Amino acid sequence: MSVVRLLKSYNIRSTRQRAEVLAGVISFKQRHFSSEDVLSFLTQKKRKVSRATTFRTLRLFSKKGLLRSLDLGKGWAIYEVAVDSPHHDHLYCIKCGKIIEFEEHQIERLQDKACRKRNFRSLGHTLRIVGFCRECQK
Amino acid sequence: MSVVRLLKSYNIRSTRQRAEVLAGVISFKQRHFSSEDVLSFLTQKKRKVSRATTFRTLRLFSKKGLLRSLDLGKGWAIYEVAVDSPHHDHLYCIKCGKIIEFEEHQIERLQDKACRKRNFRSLGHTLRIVGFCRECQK
DNA sequence: ATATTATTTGAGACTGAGTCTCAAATATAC
DNA sequence: GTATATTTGAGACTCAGTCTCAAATAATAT
Ligand SMILES: [Mn+2]
Ligand SMILES: [Mn+2]
Ligand SMILES: [Zn+2]
Ligand SMILES: [Zn+2]
Repeated sequence: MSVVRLLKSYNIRSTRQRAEVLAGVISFKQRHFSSEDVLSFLTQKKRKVSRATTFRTLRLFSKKGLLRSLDLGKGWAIYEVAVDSPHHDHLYCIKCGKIIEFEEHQIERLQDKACRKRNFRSLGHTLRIVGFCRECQK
Repeated sequence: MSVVRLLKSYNIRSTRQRAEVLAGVISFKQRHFSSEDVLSFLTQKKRKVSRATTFRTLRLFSKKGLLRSLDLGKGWAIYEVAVDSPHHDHLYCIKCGKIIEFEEHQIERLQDKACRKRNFRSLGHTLRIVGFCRECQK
């Protein structure tokens, strides 16, 4: 699907800048990226999108469900494309920075149960496990 | 135990400022507090501890295991006293700000299992569930 | 197509939690 | 006590992210 149509299907008005940002993040090799990654990519590719608009756009895309904003404890937001990507959790290697996605249905089920037990209505959750990946333990 | 002895038992050199900060956070009614909460408390109580030292001290206490630093997605750190308080996770009500602590052995076990399966050596994890508490659903 | 109206953009100032610097003060070791 | 090592405070600084507001662009009406 073209980025313009993708934007429209998410109820986002299409502009040149938004299309540039979306095309950029879709073309990324790295699944997880920061605002600065997007900015420097656009600069390098000579796609003129201002700093303010880039941040605004990432925020808008996250609100509309095109992106997902993660907090990996780096002190700034990390994004991932949420299109065709269901919820999952993350392992974060503090040595090499690798991010491993995982999903465990049982954990999700027990979380729901924990909420029910406490009369808490969950809107979402974040589970982040930090440590050393396979390679970084050697 | 006196705050001075508590500091020493955690291998932290005792100074007037550190004792003030520790006495402050122990006396807090609210279990979870921000750096600014500590600063304004000290100011109000006429305990002179500079901004730099307050931040430094909260960081030091967290490193030494006296406090625990949480990320509840507010954009700044939230602390809790870690003395006599084992690891647990948090439910965070986005309406009233209430923080509910919980622990589910089964979830912890499954997390360990998920790490083992992926050859990941965990150093710790953060599980935060956001939503509405019992009162805020009405 | 043109005019009208609503939304978006860019430059750069601003915010605010947290850090850094470095000389002075204080704690510890001798 | 003196010497040495650590800590403190004032305030400058950092940096991801936000805000302002006039100009530009997009959507809508005619
Ligand atoms: Mn992911
Ligand atoms: Mn807690
Ligand atoms: Zn690694
Ligand atoms: Zn509530």
